[in-house]
Amino acid sequence: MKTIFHLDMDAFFVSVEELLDPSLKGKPVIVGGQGHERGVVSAASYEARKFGIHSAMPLRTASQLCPHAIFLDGHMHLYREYSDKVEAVLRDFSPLVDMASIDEAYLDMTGSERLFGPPLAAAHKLHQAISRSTGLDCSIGISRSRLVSKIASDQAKRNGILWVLPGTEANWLAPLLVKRIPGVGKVTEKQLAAIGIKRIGDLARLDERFLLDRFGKWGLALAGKARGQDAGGWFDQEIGSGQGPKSISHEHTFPEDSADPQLLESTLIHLCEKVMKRLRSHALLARTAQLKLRFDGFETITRARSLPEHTDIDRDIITAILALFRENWPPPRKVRLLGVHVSHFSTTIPQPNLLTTAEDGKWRSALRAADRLKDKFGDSALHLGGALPGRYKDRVHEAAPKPNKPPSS
DNA sequence: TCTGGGGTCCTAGGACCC
DNA sequence: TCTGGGGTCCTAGGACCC
Repeated sequence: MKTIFHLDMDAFFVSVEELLDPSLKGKPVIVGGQGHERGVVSAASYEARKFGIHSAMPLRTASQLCPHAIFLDGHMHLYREYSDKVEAVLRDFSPLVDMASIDEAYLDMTGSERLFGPPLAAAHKLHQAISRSTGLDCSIGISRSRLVSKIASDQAKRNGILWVLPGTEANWLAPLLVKRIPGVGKVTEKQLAAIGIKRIGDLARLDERFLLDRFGKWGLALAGKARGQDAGGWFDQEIGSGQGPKSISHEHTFPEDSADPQLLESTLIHLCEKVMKRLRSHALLARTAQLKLRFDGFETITRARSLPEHTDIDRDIITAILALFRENWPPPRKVRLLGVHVSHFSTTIPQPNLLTTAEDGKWRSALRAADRLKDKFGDSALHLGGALPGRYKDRVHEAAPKPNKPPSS
């Protein structure tokens, strides 16, 4: 039988900000941007939550609900540092750790009793170790499954520990609302409500056939989850079997919608460079490039293209992304957001062939040198040769007045 | 209220192949 | 001609999570 811990940092971003500036403690603090900006709340202090503010809420809404709240842009690199500290502590307790996000993790603590004692004692030690190392509060859920531990850590908030004893899972889950189940969001919640299912217990009583017919594969997983099992998809994977990323992306929402081709294309190039730098830092190559376009009015499209070979060279992705953009942007339609996304990774550089040029090797070493400089002096420190926005200028002007070309078939 | 950014997984249709 | 049955790859979109 397994013993799974789920550890979740309490109000993580806000708590790190409070370490930096203790005068923030006890005040309504919102991390994510300024109250008048486009954007949403990343994290809200418990004080701010009393005003009905929660993450994912538009900043402008938050500032109306609580005009005297303190709005902070946040320090992402610092949160990452603290996240690394948390991970280091976790690895002292178990070799099987999955960082599920920047502020939460699963630990497989099976068989750790000789080292740390029974689950509650071990959790207490872990809690103290996190506090000592970071000065931050966290909550810990314990059970036989990832799913129940995750829900338990949520119920344990804040700064608490909760152990759901083996065999009591279904009973413990039964009175909770279905939206406590990770994966059940607004849409599924509404669909379930429409057939009279409000609580996890209601869900557990349903016939599996019925759920399969009604919700497909997801319905079957739901039936298992209602009973506390790690059924289906991500939850089924062994802790510690974590692999590299499956996709890497960057996107940017403009402060104001724009139809300026030069601004749009240079933004795309910059996004491509950031994506490819991260790709190389993982020693990966990608084969599919995807453009994301969000227009005024929030209508959003994605357009993808797979390349003949895997690549880690900026030029290849920039070429594909700009082509997709020119085929799919109907000027003068205003653009709200641009995104660049790469996927279908490989770890090996393709053999030289008809498609690769002698240039590729030079590009590759030049890009690696550039990456090191960017690490040292910042992202905007330099742009390399062909990736320089200026070089694309002529074609920007060329492309600008043209009407939208349909995708070539 | 006017909606970020970085991810994962799933579905579904069409192309293409045997 | 009134229409197979898989299997896989590609693309687009959407739900969901933090």
